[in-house]
Amino acid sequence: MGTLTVGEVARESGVSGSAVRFYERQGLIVASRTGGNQRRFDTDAACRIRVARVAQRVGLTVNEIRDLLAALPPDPQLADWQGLHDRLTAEAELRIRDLHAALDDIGSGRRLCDL
Amino acid sequence: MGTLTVGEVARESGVSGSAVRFYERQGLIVASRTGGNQRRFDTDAACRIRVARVAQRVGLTVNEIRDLLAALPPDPQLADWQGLHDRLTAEAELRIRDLHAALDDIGSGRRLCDL
DNA sequence: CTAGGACTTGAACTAATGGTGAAGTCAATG
DNA sequence: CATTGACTTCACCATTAGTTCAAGTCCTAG
Repeated sequence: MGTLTVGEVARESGVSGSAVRFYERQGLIVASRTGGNQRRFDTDAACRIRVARVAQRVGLTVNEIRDLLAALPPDPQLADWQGLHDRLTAEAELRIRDLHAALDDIGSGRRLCDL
Repeated sequence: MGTLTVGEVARESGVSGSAVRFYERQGLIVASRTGGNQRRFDTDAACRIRVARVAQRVGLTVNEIRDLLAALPPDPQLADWQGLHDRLTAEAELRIRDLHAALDDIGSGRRLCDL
């Protein structure tokens, strides 16, 4: 049973209302509906959005974040959040390795562009 | 005096002909023109494109790469390429630092989302 | 000199990304 | 019961990095 409106989730998560609706369309969060067709969210919605924002900083797209959050059961336990944390950490470290590889290629740039 | 055609630069740099024209429009490379209005490139054009591709892997946009390459004089010397290399390295390291900062925020995620 | 592959332009198109805005509807308060 | 703020949908926007197309022109090998 969701109790939070779009505006409440927006305030709690620090994104705009249109972003909250966008994230629901994209499947990052789930809403139930009132008789008047308004969205109502569970309390973990804001948390999911906060995780999503961090994931965006790591470089994940909204689509990838949807897949990431899909692994999260309804009413997630500590271990579930921990698993997410681990996956995000792995992603960030992967991207760091990619950047280091690019650095190596830059380092060998004299071979690419010797005069 | 440029001597390379679009197709030749494309082959040497490993991008498509339309991409070569795109990069010229964006100011990443410069072309002279034949009497018949065809582009002719200097030999460093392919090199600039290779640098641009690495810069894209680092996460720079084409616009940012244009600015980066704008610092390169015509007929660049080793020190000029070295300067580019240093700037690209700094950019990559900056992005790595951003990722580490994101990792730190993930690490404190229990505070963001505690149950 | 001529055939045909490589080249020219500009605009339209693609496809993903991450939303925003306008016009209209709902709901809770005074 | 009316107002006002929050909500609804769906179309649209802006950016990024090119690709594609048509109709025509150039250039080089034979």
